[in-house]
Amino acid sequence: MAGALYGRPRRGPGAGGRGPGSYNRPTMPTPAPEELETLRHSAAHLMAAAVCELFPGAEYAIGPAIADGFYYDFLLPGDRRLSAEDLPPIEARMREIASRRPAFERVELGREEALEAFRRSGQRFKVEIIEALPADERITCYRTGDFFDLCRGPHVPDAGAIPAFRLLHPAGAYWRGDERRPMLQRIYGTAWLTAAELEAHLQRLAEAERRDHRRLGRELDLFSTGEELGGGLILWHPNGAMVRSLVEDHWRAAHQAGGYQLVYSPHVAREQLWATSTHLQFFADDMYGPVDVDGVPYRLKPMNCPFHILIYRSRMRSYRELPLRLAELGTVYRNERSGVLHGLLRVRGFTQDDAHLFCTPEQMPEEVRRAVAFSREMLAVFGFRDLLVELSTRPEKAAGSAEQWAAAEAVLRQVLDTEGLEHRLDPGGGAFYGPKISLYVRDALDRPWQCATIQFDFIQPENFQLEYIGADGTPHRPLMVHRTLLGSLERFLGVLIEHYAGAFPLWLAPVQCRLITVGDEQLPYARTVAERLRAAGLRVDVPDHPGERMQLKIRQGELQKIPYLGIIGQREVAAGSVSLRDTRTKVQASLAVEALAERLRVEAQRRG
RNA sequence: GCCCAGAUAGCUCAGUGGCAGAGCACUUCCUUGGUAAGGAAGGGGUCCCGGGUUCAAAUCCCGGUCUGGGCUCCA
Repeated sequence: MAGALYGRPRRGPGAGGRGPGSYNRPTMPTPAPEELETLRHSAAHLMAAAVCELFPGAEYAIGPAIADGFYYDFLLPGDRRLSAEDLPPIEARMREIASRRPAFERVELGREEALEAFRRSGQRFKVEIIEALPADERITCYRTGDFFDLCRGPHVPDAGAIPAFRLLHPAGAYWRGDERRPMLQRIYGTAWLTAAELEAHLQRLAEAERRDHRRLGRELDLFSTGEELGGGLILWHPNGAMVRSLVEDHWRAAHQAGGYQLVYSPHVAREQLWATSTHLQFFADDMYGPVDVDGVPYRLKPMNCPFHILIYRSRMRSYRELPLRLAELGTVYRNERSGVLHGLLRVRGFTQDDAHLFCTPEQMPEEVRRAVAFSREMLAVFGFRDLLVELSTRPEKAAGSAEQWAAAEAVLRQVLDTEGLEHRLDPGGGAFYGPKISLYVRDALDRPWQCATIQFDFIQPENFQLEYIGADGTPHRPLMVHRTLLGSLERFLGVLIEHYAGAFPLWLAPVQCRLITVGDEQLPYARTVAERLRAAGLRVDVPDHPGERMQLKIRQGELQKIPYLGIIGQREVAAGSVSLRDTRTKVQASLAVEALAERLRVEAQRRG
């Protein structure tokens, strides 16, 4: 049960409620400087002013500055919905208003006065906001031309002082984020101090689009999804399966070297097991319905922990065999709501790189420290060294005693100190069964992604009555920690694809070197070179469609982001060499076959 | 789940009541070429699925599925 967050994309720390795409595509967590924030908030006002002019009677809700931009939520007359075509006229009206340079005029009102003003203009959301403010709070409003809004400020001097902005896209958003309340029309925009910065930001958005793992997944023939298959399910094609299996091979080897024992567990289990683990009680909405097996209900597994617990409990355990570390690449199924599915990043069937640590209380600090250090090593292999760390503490509703929580949180804090990791607090963000550490990687575009979580669990050892016999000969209850390093393989591969923009480092490339002949006569030689390289453990292919021109094959190799292309013509056959083209640097070099094999073999060893 | 948008050849997309299209890809033939697209011909369609309106539906209407942008949920 713990570890339910495994495999789910989460906002990066500090990215809460951020701009476009913040949920699945978290943006930079660093707060915008105040100047930009003011500018963006003023741009939101300007947009609201334009919307109110174009849609008389529009009600406006909230319009904050967010990372990289701003938004404003509206309820339009006649419950009008917005589509992308509505944006250009709104943006045009904004520019028109801005050209008149109306000032942002600050107005202070008494509470009753303000309530009266917004009641009169039919702004029920503003009335609700004011009613929720403390009675003694001074109410400030800003007037911009005809647009009057409740607002703390500050603002730029006038609406002409917003140098560069662009509306991006409309979206639906519930009032106060509550799905029982009205659905409002949100418009996202971005605003910057200079046109150059705006342009750079739009370039970044285009770059993120270019790196979209769904696009690259199709272009590089890595994986597919589809209507016939069903939402949230992934088919791994040979290229993607190769990358995944390389990641898995590394993962298994590292775990075996790191004192873990690998296990396997089935995809379904009797419903009664999920009752014991209390998943049926607390996680039922995410689980698929029962399957009848000889009159007994079974369920697809949403998590691996009950299985690992059964392995632990399969016989009497002595303190001498603790800590016990059981690890599995375990495929789980969760009934994610259709609207949240997203490529590889949010799916219904995924493989967690899961492990459960069972240990004595005395062993716990060292176990957690090892897990954190192990996570860092694992992520560094993929080039992720700059991590964001978050410590999630006791929520309001929590199982376990206050002492248990305090002790566990102290252990986590101590470990972060020992490891020299600066962290950010996520107060009340722990699961109800225990606190956790989350590690976020930052990808090539500096976007944070939650990968590793290390999470205490106070209740499963109770649910399953786990025991070990201590040195004193009496039974004790072990402590249990869930941990994952990559999150889920699906999501991690999605992150890797975007991080590398599809150009995998040599050790992960599905094809490491393609041998391209200038004419068909060189094919036999090319095949012997391929065999030599394969003998060195390299993944090599030789396209042999007769009559295909070298230029075309080079282009295809470039588009497929194959790291090395080896060109072979008469000269190379005569010299026993290969003309090597590095598709990343475009550098060309002529190498003897043995030198080529050695060079690629050495590079393919490199990680991180 | 909710709001909005979309679904037409393997891919990217045009077509908006009246003969189903383009580029790329694919097949065949010609071309044997030295570092990012040689030429020609050809094949390829349940216009997402189901229902309705109409003389006639890819096109209009209703329902569903999937996809995308958001929101929400996230033990």
